[in-house]
Amino acid sequence: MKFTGWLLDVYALPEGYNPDELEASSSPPPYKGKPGDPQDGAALWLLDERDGSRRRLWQALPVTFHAAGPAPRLRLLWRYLQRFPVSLSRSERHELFSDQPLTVLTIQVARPAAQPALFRQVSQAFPDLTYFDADLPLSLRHAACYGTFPLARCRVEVDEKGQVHALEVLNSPWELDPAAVPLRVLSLEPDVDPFHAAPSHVLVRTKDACYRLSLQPVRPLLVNLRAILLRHDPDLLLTAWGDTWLLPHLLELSERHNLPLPLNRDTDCSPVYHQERTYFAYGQVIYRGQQVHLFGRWHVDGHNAVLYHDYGMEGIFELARVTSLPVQAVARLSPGSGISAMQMLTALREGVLVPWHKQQAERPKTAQELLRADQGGLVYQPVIGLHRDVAEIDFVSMYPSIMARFNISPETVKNSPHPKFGDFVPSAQQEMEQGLVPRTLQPLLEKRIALKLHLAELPAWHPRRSAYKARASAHKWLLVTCFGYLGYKNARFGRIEAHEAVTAYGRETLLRAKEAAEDLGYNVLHLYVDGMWVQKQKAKRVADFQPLLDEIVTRTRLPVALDGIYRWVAFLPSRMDARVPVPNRYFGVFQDGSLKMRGIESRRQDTPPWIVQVQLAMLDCLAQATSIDELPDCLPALGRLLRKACADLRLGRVPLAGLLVSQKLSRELNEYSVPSPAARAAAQLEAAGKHLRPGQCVHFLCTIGEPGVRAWDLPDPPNPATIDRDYYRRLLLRAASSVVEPLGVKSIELEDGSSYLCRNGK
DNA sequence: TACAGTCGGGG
DNA sequence: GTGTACGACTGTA
Repeated sequence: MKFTGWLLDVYALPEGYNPDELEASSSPPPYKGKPGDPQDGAALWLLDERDGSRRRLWQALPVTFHAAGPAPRLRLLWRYLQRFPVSLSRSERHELFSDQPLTVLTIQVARPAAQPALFRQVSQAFPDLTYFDADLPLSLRHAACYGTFPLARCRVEVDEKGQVHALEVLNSPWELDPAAVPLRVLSLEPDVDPFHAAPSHVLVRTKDACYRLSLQPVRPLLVNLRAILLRHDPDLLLTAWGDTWLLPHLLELSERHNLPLPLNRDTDCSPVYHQERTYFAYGQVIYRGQQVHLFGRWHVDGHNAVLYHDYGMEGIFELARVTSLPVQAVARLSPGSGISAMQMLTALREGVLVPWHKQQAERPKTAQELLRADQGGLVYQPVIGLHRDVAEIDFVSMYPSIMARFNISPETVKNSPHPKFGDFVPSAQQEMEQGLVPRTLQPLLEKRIALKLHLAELPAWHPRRSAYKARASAHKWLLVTCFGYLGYKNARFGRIEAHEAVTAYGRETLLRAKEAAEDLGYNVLHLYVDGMWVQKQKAKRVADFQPLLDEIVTRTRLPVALDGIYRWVAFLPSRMDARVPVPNRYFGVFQDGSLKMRGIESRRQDTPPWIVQVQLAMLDCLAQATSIDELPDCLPALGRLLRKACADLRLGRVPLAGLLVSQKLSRELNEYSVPSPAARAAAQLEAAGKHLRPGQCVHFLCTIGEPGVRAWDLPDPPNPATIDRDYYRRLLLRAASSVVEPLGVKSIELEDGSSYLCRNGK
């Protein structure tokens, strides 16, 4: 039988599904394999295009990995492996960093689910050997063999037992407009945040129905939910707190009451829990709650999905398509692992060995490493104050573009301790075969640019805009993290010299852009890593800056874009010292009236929402002015806004939720030498039995007296009388002064609760 | 004034 | 199933 459908998922049935056949360690069962047993391959879920049925198929997918090392040790490993159900061979393979082929012992396992355990065992018995292709997600192996990716349109040939004998992919992840897949979505969420209060109901929504099920009594809840799941049979279960509360809770109820709840579509396995964890990345501690993964159906928890708020399901599907990682995995992964997966896929397809990703323990940097500390991006000190006729010009995806344009990849950079722009002869670099990283990046860069072009052509009201935006945004994150991965010592394809080469090119590029601007008579106000602020008298239109854009492209050979022309832009001074500019504290209004701001209070995650609201209202007021000359006329209105806000605060008219500070815990509570306000709030929660891990957020109010804070998620409601109004007033004035500072307002004075703005100290 | 702790930033 | 380094800023002693 042949049919066409969309590929939803590829996985190995989990270990333990048929345990008597999986343990190869003690007594080696002679492995024969039973034709027709899905365990001996990968399970594939397809959405049949003809009748919309969801089918679980299976396909043989032998898994191959390699070991390299001294010949005697490899012979020993050969002998060791003979008691396992594997086939062994010797082969020559290509390693990324070496021109010489490498002799490896190739180990093939017929049963994908058994490979991780086998590899664990082998690597423990032979820790001195080097391993390749040993720890790859199954979906990547499938993608490398067949060109598949989640939601790919596939034509399959299947026998009556559901075994796939041929598979052909009919589309590409690089298509701009993939046909919509008729997925069924069911959303499931508790009526309140379960960490703040005890939920009483679950809200269930499908495309055309909505139910409100009471959590008590349990029996009808489970029976109804079961009926809804069976009737609707969703492909995607979209939940709120489903990972951290709802699904574990429901599964526990189902277990306790012995009432089955078919959250999985694949009846051969049970949902799998992934432990919560805390790790260090992006210069901070990150907490990832526990996860519940389903089989035959995706579960995505909007509160536990990375960047879900940025790009939603559309972005998650896009990430899955281009990375070939399963939908459930990409939803919770950082984009760093997405780009890493793409590099592995490139390597797999081209027969380049993928090094095993050992969990290396953190070691302190040596003095030498500290000395060579990467110089990073070029940052200037802006000209403090308010400016007119300014355009912001940004390089488009600067670092990835540099990698692609100048062919910077771990295996192409020279082994130079301090690479600078001059060290590289661009033509020589480009004459080398295109490196693995640029090869991986090229189609991503092209697709992102195509998406943005498409977006620019669509009118604002167009219904497809949001999907394009989400997808462009997902691509942006892949590109951004790609650069970081080059310099990350634990990355499989990372190399610090490549990282430094990229930043060196970046600095040189920006300097060339600055020279171009100055040569053409523009005044350069500021430079920041990949952006430039230039000024020219009376320049108000795109055409006034087009010659400069063209010149920059000619001189740097990298794409630039006009981010916008400002009606006015203000670069703020340091709060510590008003004479010192800071590189990333500014705001301005573009000619279309839209605001751009960086570094001020509203951009900070820990600023209370009410303060953000007032500051944005003040900025909005400034955005109403059509020119820089009208800005002083806004002062009275700003004063009114501020006085109103002060009065609201004094009279208790500000909802408490608006005063919440949210901060992240950076360590365990007993590790604080000086407990921060966040730590003191967390201690209150701890006392109430709610333990927070490092990386989790604490929400708290600032209160009078000791300990000065009051955690939000405590059982009883906070007392409004204890709010530290004076503290919030200081926060408010601080945020307000950021806005009015460029207008020459040097101080904000308050008399018996009313405030007025003093210009130039008067 | 020193130091410990927190956040940004890419669109 | 993982980015890093660093500077600005605030709160506290």
